[in-house]
Amino acid sequence: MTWIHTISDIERDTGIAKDRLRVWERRYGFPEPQRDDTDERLYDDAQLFRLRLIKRLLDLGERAGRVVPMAVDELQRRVDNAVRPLTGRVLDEASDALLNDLVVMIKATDRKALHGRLMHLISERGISAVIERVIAPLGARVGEFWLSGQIAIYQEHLFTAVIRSVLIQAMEQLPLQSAAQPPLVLLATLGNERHEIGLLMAESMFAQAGCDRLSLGTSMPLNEAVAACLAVKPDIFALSFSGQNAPREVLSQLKQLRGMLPPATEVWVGGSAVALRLVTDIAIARAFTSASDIRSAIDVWRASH
Amino acid sequence: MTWIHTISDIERDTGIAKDRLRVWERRYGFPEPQRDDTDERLYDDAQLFRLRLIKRLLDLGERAGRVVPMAVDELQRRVDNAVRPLTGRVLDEASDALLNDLVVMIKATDRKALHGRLMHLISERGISAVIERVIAPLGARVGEFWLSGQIAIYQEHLFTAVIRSVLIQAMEQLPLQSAAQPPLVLLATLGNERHEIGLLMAESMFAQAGCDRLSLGTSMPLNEAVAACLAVKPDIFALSFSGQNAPREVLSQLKQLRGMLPPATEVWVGGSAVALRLVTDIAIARAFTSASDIRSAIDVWRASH
DNA sequence: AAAACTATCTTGTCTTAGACAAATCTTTTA
DNA sequence: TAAAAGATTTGTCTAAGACAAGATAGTTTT
Repeated sequence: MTWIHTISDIERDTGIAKDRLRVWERRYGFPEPQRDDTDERLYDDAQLFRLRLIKRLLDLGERAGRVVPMAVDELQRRVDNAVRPLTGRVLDEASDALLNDLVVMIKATDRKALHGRLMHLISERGISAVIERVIAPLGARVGEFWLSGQIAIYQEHLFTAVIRSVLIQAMEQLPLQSAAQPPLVLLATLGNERHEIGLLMAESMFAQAGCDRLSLGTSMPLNEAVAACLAVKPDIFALSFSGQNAPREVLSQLKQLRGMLPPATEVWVGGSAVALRLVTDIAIARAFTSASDIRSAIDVWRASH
Repeated sequence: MTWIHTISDIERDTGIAKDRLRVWERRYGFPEPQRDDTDERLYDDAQLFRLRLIKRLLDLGERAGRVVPMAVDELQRRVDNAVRPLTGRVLDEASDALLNDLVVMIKATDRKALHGRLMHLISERGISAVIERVIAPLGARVGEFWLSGQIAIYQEHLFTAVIRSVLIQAMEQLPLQSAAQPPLVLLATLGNERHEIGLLMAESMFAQAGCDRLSLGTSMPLNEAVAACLAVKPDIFALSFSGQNAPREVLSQLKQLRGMLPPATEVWVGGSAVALRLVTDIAIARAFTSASDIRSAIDVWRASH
């Protein structure tokens, strides 16, 4: 089935504003949608797909004039090149087979099997090992499958729902005495970052390290995040970014944030390596590319307080 | 401190699209913002506040031509009148005092006290009584205080974070054997409904009734919600709406939903009474205005399956 | 009276093309 | 090599007009 989309649909699905779509059409000749009987734009699936690729490359720092007129296969090639070095970490055969199993469950929307398998893995290997070697790479695969259209949005939502449930349950099962020690960690995602899984993984790691924690949830406006942080006065403000964020945007937000927070509050960020490559200045924020680093960083923090 | 806002700020803060703001200015003479040196609109705080009131009345079903030109105090009066009969249920003195206590904690951003007090109440009175007599009315008060500017957005976020943590903890503490029985309930909020508390309260009630449940989280696009529902095949699809939704919009979404789901899947909706007044047709959805009704409805469901 | 149909009005969103500032890239100068 | 200056790119704002879907009011029928 092929669908037809209005300019509002495209704005919602790609995050590209209507004005921007019109000006691209005027300047670069793409997208050039059909018109209905009252001259309103009607986009097709191919245009939507191409616009998704374009948006992805723009978020990675390319410029509109370069990528908007580009052919689909060229766009696809560039996206693959940009993503490969991040997703394609070398995995042993067993891990790879496990991930494939889990992806099959997601595609079959078999939430019970997924939930059961993950809980079993956690009881076997511990929460932090499962986060690092299973849930995080699984999340990356799901993200890629979603981009390439092999997984529907609702399947990603279900995946998120299952992971949320698994991690919350696992956190509650941790030894009780470890639930309220310093440092106090405030967690959030900024802007229109809706990816909850990264946040939950981070929260789980802090929980396992016995930290007192409070999650503000996803999509906090920057101003509000700062206000909340000033009110709660946490020792650490932990932020999660997914690969969908434009690296420049991330860096700019972090700089603003750092300027508005008291120096005593440390800013820790985790998530997709794409966005975090730019965060090289320790004075702005401490970047984590691996979940297990959080554990040792907490130990260091405790030793120095 | 008084602030100045661009048209984009206003769009973000009120949810009124730029085009709509411009056409109101053209047609009704409000808002008539200052201009900067390049003729771009600059709105002030008073205009923002008035626009918030206008948006609220529009969501309640008023028409733009009537309310946009209205003076602030008139707008305020109408909003109060519309909201009073819903919030102002008669409360005994003790309950009122308790709520006041809790509101004070929120205003002081004393999350520990709030968390502790609520957990204590739950262990004393049980989860469903606390939801119905404390958390639900507290949520309504917080919403009203937010509208009138007495509570900042970040305080509302913190409130949500605390409630989330409390309810999840309370759910985990329920007897284990009651965690996986039919009916299977799928939960979500539709559209851009971001209010998580209603969803959590509903989930808690289902949890307490021993239902197998899966929450998709907030802000599911209608199409995706339907797709998820067809994949999971729940017995009940439970939706939560806050008072911020336009009643007409709610009804229209429910009708669409009902048409796309198999008849075997029941649709249950809960939340602000404003939105649910319109849902009188049982064939479309079963509306809940009180949390405790869920419990007995589940009993009825079980008896008939 | 209640229900059904029609006509008028309301209102949000789309359209056009032009303008400009902030950000980024390129070149020149110190 | 680094900083300053200049050129380009690019997103977002502006205007007024058009139109369709929705809401209201008026008319006719049951």
